[in-house]
Amino acid sequence: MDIREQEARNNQNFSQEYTSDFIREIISRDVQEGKNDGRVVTRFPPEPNGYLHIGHAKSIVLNFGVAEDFGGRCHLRFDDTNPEKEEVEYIESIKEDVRWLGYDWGEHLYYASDYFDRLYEFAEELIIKGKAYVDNLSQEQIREYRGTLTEPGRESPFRNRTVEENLELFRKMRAGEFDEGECVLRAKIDMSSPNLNMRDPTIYRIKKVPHHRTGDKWCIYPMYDFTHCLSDSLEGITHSLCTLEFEDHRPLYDWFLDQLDVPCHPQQIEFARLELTHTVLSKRKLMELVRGGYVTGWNDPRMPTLSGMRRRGFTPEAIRDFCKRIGVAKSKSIVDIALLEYCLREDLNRRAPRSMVVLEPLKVVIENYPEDKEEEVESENNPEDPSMGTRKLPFSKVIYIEKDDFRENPPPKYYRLAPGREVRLKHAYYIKCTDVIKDEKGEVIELRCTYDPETRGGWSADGRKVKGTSHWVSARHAVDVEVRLYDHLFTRADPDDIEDGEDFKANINPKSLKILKGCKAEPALENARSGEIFQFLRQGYFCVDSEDSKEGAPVFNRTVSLKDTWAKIERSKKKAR
RNA sequence: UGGGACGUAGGCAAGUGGUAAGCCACCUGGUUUUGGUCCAGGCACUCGCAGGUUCGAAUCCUGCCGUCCCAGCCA
Repeated sequence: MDIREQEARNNQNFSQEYTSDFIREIISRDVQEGKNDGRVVTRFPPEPNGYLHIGHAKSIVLNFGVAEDFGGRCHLRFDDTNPEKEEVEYIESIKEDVRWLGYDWGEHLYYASDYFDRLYEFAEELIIKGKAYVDNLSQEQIREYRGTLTEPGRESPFRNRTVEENLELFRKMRAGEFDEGECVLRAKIDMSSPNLNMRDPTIYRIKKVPHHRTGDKWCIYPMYDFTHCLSDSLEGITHSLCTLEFEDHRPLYDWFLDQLDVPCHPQQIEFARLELTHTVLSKRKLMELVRGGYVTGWNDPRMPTLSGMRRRGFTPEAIRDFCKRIGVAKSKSIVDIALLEYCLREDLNRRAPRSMVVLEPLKVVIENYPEDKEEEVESENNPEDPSMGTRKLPFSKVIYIEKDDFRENPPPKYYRLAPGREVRLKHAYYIKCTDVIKDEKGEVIELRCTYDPETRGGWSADGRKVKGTSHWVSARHAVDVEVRLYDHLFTRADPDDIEDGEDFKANINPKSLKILKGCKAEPALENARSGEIFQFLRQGYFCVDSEDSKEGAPVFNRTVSLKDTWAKIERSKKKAR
C-alpha cells in the first residue's frame, strides 16, 4: 500500500469518527467522495499586525484540529500584504502563541509575501486575459463610481484600455514610475453587481513603503482578496476556513481562481467568530485599552490575549478544551465567559498542587499551646491525585487565619469560627474561639483560641463533628507574598451596552485588579518558580507572575477563583433583603 | 425599497420528516478534613411568528418578523 492509499484509508476512519460540526461534515463528505484525492490541508492565516487572542485560538484549534482529525496538515501563513501595518515583532509572538497552544506547523511556515513574484505574474495573466485594468481614477472617484448598496456603480472611463496599454502601465506601476494613489490595478468584473465586492475590486495599489520581508523590492502590493485565494491555491489548501464577514468575498475568491491558471481551487467555508461576555476581542478596542493605560500592556493578565492569558495562568489544555466545547457554527454567538472559567478550573483541579495562603490575615493565639513548641503536620498535595504526595507544614502557638473565616455575629448558615465555636484547622487541630480582641475602632484584630490536643491531624476520636474547616499559616514560619486578584475586565456581559454619549470604556470594571500585600503563605512558596501553578486552598488557582516576581519574592496572579457557594448564599441573602 | 447570512432554554449547541442530545449557568439533595472536587436529580408540552403539505413537521412549502455583515488603494 503506498502512502497515498494509506492516507486515504486513515481519512476514511477519521471521517467516520469526526462529524461534530458542519465544517467537519463537509470535509468528511469531500474525503469520502475522493475530492482532492482525500487530502485535507488547512491554514491559519494571521496578519502580523497585532497579538493573538482567544478568538484566534478558536480558529487555530479549528484549523489545526481539522487537519489532525483527517490526517492532513495545517499551514501557518502570515498574511503580510500591507507593510504599513505589519511588523516583525508580531510574527515572533504569533508563532510563540500557536506553539504554546500546542500546535506544530512543521515545515509549513509561509508568508504571502513569499508569493509576490507569482502574484505579480498572475496579475499580468489577468491583464492579458482582458480581466484587469489600470485605473487612474482617484480614491474618491472610485468610491463615487462604485455606487451604493442600492444603486449600481458606473464604469470607469479607463476601464476599456487595451491589453497592451494596461500591461505597460502596470509595469510602470511596478517600476515605481507613478506616485502613490495615482493609479491602481482593478479586476474587470461587473460594476452593477449587487455584491459590492464584485464591482471591479482593486487588486494592486502603490505603496512606496519597505516591507519587513521583501525590503525595497516592491512598491506595489496586492490586496487581500487577490492574495488570499491564490496563496491558498499555491499551497494546495483544500479547505480555507474563515469568519462570516468574508461570506460576501467568496464569489470573488472563486472568480480569481476561475479566471487564472492555478494549481487547485480550494473551498472557502465561513464560520462565526468567537465573542465572549465581559471582555472585548476587537483589535481596535484592545489597542485602546493598552494605549489608554487601562491595562498595563498586551500581556496584562486581564487581557483576552493569549500572552495575557498565559501570564494569568491559563493552560493551553484548558483553552483547547474550551474551543472544542463551544462548537463551530454559522450563527453569531456570544459565549459565556463562565464556560472558559469552568474549563480552566477543571484542568487546574487535576494538576495544581494545594497550598495554604492567608490572603487577609487575622492573628490567632492558641492559649493552651506551649509558647516555644513547634511541630509539623502532614498535608496532602492534591486530593485528586495521591501520586502528588504529601508535605509537612509547621504549626505553632500563633497562626493566621482568613479574616473572612471569623464573624463575631455569625449569620445563619455560617459555619466558620465565631465566639465559642469550634472549627478545624485543615490537617492540624480543632480550635475553639474563647476571646475576641479589638482595636480602639472596634475592629477585630486578634482572636484567642484553645486547641484540642486530641484532634491532631484534624480528627476527633470522640466522633465530634465540626462543620467548618479553615486554612491557616504558622505566623513564625509564614512568608509574606504579594497576591493579585483579577476579575472580569468589564462589569457588563456586553461592554457595548452603554448609555448615550458613552463608549465601551464606561463599562470597564474598576475592580478588575485588587492587589494584596502582606499575604501570609506557607514557607515553601517563598521559592516558587515563575509560571508555577497552585491551588490556594479554599481560594482559587494562582500562578507565579512571570514579570514582577523576584527571587525569593514571588508575586501571585489569581488565575481563577474556586467556586464559592458561601459567597453565593450571602449574595442571594443580600439581594433578598 | 440591493446583496449575503443567521434565528432551537439565560449562554453555547446537536438535530437532516418519526415525536427536542450534550455542555455552561441556575436550582434540589447526597458525599466531603477545601462551603472545592465528586455523585444523584431538576431545568424547552416546544424549536422567531403565521399559514400550508403530511398519519406525523424544529426538519418540506409559502408569507411575514427580527438580528448581523457589505459601499478600504485594511485583513
